[in-house]
Amino acid sequence: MPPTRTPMYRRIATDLRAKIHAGELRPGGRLPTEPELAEQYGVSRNTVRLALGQLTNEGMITATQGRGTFVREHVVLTTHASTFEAPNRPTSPTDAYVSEVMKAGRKPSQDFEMRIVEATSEVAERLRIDEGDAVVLRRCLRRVDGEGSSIQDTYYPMDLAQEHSLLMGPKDIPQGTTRYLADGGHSQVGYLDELTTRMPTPDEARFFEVPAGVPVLVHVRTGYTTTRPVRVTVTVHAGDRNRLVYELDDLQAVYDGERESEA
Amino acid sequence: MPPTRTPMYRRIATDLRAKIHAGELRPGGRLPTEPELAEQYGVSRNTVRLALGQLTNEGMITATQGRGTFVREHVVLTTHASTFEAPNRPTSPTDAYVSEVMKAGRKPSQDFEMRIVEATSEVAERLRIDEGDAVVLRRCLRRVDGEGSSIQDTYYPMDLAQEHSLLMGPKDIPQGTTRYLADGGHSQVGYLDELTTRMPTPDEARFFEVPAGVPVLVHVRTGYTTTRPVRVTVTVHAGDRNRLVYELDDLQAVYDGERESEA
DNA sequence: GGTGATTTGTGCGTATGTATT
DNA sequence: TAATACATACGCACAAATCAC
Repeated sequence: MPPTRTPMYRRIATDLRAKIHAGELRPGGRLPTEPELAEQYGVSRNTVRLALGQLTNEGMITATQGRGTFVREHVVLTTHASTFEAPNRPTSPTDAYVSEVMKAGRKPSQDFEMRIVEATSEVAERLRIDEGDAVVLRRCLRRVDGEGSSIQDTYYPMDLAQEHSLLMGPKDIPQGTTRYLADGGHSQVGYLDELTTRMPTPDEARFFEVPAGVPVLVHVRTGYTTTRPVRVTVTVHAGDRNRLVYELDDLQAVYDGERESEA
Repeated sequence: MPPTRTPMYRRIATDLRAKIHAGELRPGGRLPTEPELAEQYGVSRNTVRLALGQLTNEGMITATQGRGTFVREHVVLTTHASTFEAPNRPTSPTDAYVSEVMKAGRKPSQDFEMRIVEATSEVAERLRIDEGDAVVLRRCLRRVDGEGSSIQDTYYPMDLAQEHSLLMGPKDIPQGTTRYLADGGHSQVGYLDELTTRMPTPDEARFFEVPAGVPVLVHVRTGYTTTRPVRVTVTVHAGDRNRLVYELDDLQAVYDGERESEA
């Protein structure tokens, strides 16, 4: 451990980080200007910028040209991943999303788009088709209070989409795609969720309007009927604005427990 | 949109990013040196460093003093979140983790630690106790092939821990804590998982040995008996080395479907 | 509505330290 | 040891966005 031989810009970053955690600099509050910090710490403006860059990359602060540098504050939107598609509910994931957001007192909005594309290896593997095969892509861009919140891409095998013509349209399906497919004989009885995280691509960063230092949460859901995968949904969430929740119970045990406590 | 007025360092970043995606620069491969890039693009070395900094923050490249700058390559380790604690399985999460890693042909190792700490508001809310109340913290640092992979902190309410003395020891519990608690009359029948992502703290970055630009996946699991929450587990995964998987079925529908296909 | 001051963004040059080869 | 390569740090200048007057 090098106690004395720590670079200045890191010491400054550590100091500012501590001040933020201690509440000396409050969320939404403004930091001293770069020249001010430079003088306070007795370093050049460049060195201050290195320190601020560290904190920016940690998602702790955000700087705006002409305004200043501020401590980030973020409100999180919760998504209930395990109840979204309860088989017996008539609500679509879309509606579930909208109501979820409104329940939080925020204003949701979404754009739809439909395209036919070639399956990437990721999609092909999960749908058990060949890479390059045509698939129907339904994209949904979701915003909360005007800010980009998530990008959802759902891929359907071509044969399924042709059977279910609404999938081929660039519009929302009122009763929800899961229900729509179920009514057509392709009832989704299970799914596999894969969760990873990474930094946003430049495109994603633009949509989410995140300055840097905010990762994305990638949620890949593969939906199955009893015989085959019927869709792959890739949802990219702006990391600091979203929380994904799974609620899982051993229903039998819960029931037994309730019976016991009644007795 | 400013097509021509894009800063040089971003254009360079975009160019290098494209070359990496196109396979012109392969994972593990080395980029030209900073002075070389500076000459190629006709800019100063400082500007090249700004561009490389962008890619570093996106987790695409990593630079090492004296060696050079390389395209990152990462292998992912999959964790099956929904099967880890299937009520009827005798395996502990720990053992499940170890076997999972070994199945992937890698070498797992873990360190245990036990402390009594004051509950933070996050932990207190989930355990339905007061902030500052004493809780037992069992920490497990997990490594794969020597590299930090995840940090797992499990918090137990004090009364529960006193009833179950093994929890108070700094050692692994062979049959698994879930089973151990169940045997003592506190059978976990359900859990709530919360998933978010953020950039690592400096401490986490040191443990994971990630150079920067790699986010962490935060997994908070609150386990319940039929009457109360019995534990909160916070697992922090190195983002680019881990994938979390949930497998969920409507068992009744699956059974019905199988019966149909038999008929 | 406009002007100037403030503040961050972009980019240059230079020098020296430190780890690797 | 020497050369190479990235890390840290200084200085300067001007651009662009914002804000107060």
